Amino acid sequence: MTQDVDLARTSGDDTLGRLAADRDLLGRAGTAQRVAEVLRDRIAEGALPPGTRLSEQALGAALGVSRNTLREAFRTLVDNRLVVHEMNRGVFVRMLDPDDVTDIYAVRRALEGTGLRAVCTAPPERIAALHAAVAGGEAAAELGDWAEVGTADLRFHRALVALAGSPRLDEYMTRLIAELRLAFLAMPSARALHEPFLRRNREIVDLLAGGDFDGATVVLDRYLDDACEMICAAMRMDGA
Amino acid sequence: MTQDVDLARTSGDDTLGRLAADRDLLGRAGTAQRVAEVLRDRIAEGALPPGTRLSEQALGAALGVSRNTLREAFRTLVDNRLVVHEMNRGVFVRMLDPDDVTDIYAVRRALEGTGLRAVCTAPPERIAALHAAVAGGEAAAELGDWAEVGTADLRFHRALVALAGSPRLDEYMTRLIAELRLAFLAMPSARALHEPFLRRNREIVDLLAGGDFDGATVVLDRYLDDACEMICAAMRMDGA
DNA sequence: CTTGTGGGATTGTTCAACAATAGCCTAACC
DNA sequence: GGTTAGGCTATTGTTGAACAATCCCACAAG
Repeated sequence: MTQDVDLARTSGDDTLGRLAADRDLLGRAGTAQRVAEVLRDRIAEGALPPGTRLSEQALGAALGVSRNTLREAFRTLVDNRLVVHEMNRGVFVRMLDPDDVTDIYAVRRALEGTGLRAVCTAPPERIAALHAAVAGGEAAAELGDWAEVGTADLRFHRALVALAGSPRLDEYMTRLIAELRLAFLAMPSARALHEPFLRRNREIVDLLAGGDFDGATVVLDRYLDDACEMICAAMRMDGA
Repeated sequence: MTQDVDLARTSGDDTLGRLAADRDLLGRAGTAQRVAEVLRDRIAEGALPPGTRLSEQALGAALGVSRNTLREAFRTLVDNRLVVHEMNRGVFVRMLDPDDVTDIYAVRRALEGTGLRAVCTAPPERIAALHAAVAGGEAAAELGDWAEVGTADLRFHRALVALAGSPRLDEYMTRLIAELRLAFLAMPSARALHEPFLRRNREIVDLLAGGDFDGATVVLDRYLDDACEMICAAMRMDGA
């Protein structure tokens, strides 16, 4: 039935490479890592709001894992800054203050600015991803799907960083966005949060397409300043 | 004997703030965290060279901690990219390849460039730290203490990033340097690694003092390009 | 209103156990 | 000869229970 061929030699296509990429998607992850991912998702979607105490006993029972495994998962979440660990008190979903948000946006300026400066050396498919993200956001806005507008916005800015072609910068950005979601949760509506910035993203890609890098940088910096200020204002409102 | 005053109200000086800063220095760390720090140090100094397998039983016995605690420490080291975890095989001290080094230096360009651009808004004591690090490196070179030249060099570049005033960028840089030490271990001599760059650091601070930011950026980029190429060349030599 | 003082719950850490897996060795086989 | 199959051993993955240390809270005393 099956042909007796040597897979490693005959693959003119990149079958092996693609298989290897799938490896980590399936089973290949330990329990602790999967628990960390579940908690990451639940925190991001607001099911575990900032300030929530993550009881080892309760969570362990709910997820069906032992306390030791759970504690391993906590370690990675602490390193991701999604939870804080207070000695002999437990771990809590992180609560961001305006200083945190300000610093996060300072890092975004550094990361996204680096991507922007690398646009002239970036491969065309990365530029295309930029345009696709903006178009996706506009289409979602047309439909009134403001949650999708938000993810498209973040996809755009992640694609901006990806222009630099650095795996580590990409990971910084991914983690930064996960952290930023903690602040988004404090915002009243997804529409008010993302709609004002649709136009800015369009402006940036258009300026880039026209070769006006300095203009794009100015718009990007204004975007980040305004977004930061908007979130900080909402946080001060909410806290008082 | 003691005056009966309310500490919280009467502190014209910032006694409370300084006390709070001391809190984390004292005992306030769990076993796992301390174990992670010990392993970090041993890896940085080369006592646990890249590729070394970190046996849970052997390390646990040596450090006098249980396997569970050790595994918690491993998680943070994995997140710091100092070790790699292979499922059902164990954790190994990370081995960097030239691609890793290239990416690390790409991130350094982004981080240190960000600091450099922020020099005009940085407080004077941060500028002073810059000059102090360069002077310290030159003094150590005078004495032939090449290890100290190396730490002064890293102190200078960390101070460069600190100009941006961002805690997160500072932490990125700290972790990046810890990772970079894995590559330094492959270099034959500390002198060959650091001596050529003493002059560049001096150039950078002098150009900055003169207000020539673009010139400083050029020298910095050349520094990073050359250092990266030097290390990659040594790695290719060593690997073959 | 502040200062002890229990009691109860939770975390910090260890230990022992078992299942699952990787690595190695041997033997059989074409 | 080289390759494949099977089995053994050491190590990791994960769990459960145990105990000490610590924090929180309620309550009493000054």
